[in-house]
Amino acid sequence: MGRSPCCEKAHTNKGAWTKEEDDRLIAYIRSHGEGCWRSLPKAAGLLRCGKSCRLRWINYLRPDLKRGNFTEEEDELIIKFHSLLGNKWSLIAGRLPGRTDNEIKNYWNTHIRRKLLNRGIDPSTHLAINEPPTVATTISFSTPKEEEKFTDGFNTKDEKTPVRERCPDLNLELRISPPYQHQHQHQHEPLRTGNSLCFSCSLGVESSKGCGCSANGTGSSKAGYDFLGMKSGVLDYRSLEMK
DNA sequence: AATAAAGTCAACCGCCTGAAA
DNA sequence: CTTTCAGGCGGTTGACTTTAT
Repeated sequence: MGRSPCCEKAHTNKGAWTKEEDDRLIAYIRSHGEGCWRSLPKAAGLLRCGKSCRLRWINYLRPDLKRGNFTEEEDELIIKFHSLLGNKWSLIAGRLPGRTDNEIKNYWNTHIRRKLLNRGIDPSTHLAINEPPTVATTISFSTPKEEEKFTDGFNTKDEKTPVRERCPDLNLELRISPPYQHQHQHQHEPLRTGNSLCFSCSLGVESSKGCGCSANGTGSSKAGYDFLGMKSGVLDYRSLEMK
């Protein structure tokens, strides 16, 4: 038994928004603020689903949107964040002021994918296309409860990914595959199940010295690992939990 | 000039999550 | 504890535009 629809579809408009609808939505949100999307259409005199209103506002009408072409700088940022976060478009959008998740998602699929392919990089793994897939270094901040899902060392739901290792202070669902050149080093080492680095260590943050992750010891990536080229401008990972 | 193919992007759909009842 | 619901997210669709033939 599925959920009831979010609104009465028989009496709602679909498709492209008209100027008048936009104006009504803008006027309503200006005077009442965002939120309560379900009741908003009726209150604003719109024959639209609440979800549709929310999407229209967030992706198109919000006053702080940048619009226009992406800069080369933004391109590179998106690539870096995608390699960090995967298809977490809302998280990526949160790091690019004035850009929306939908916009970035579209841009990724239409421009950046091709750009990476032209560079010989697989857009989904960020590895060189003609290289065989290698075991990715996993950075994990999952809770103990989540940890139980990974009983046999691999995520049973998705493709095989290495066993996760827990870092006590953070709870970020991030898995990171380092660039190809760094993985070479791993290949010459015995495979360790503790092939996981906490986010701090991966970034070379000093305060992570006390961390028990594999970077402290023989960790192959620890010293000069310029994580995705972001070492110089260290990412504030705490702010990744956003909104 | 006409048509097909490819590219772009706004909008929709269905699922997930967390809060409230 | 279970159910319901709103909000949010990522994947996908399809209308429209641009480019190639």
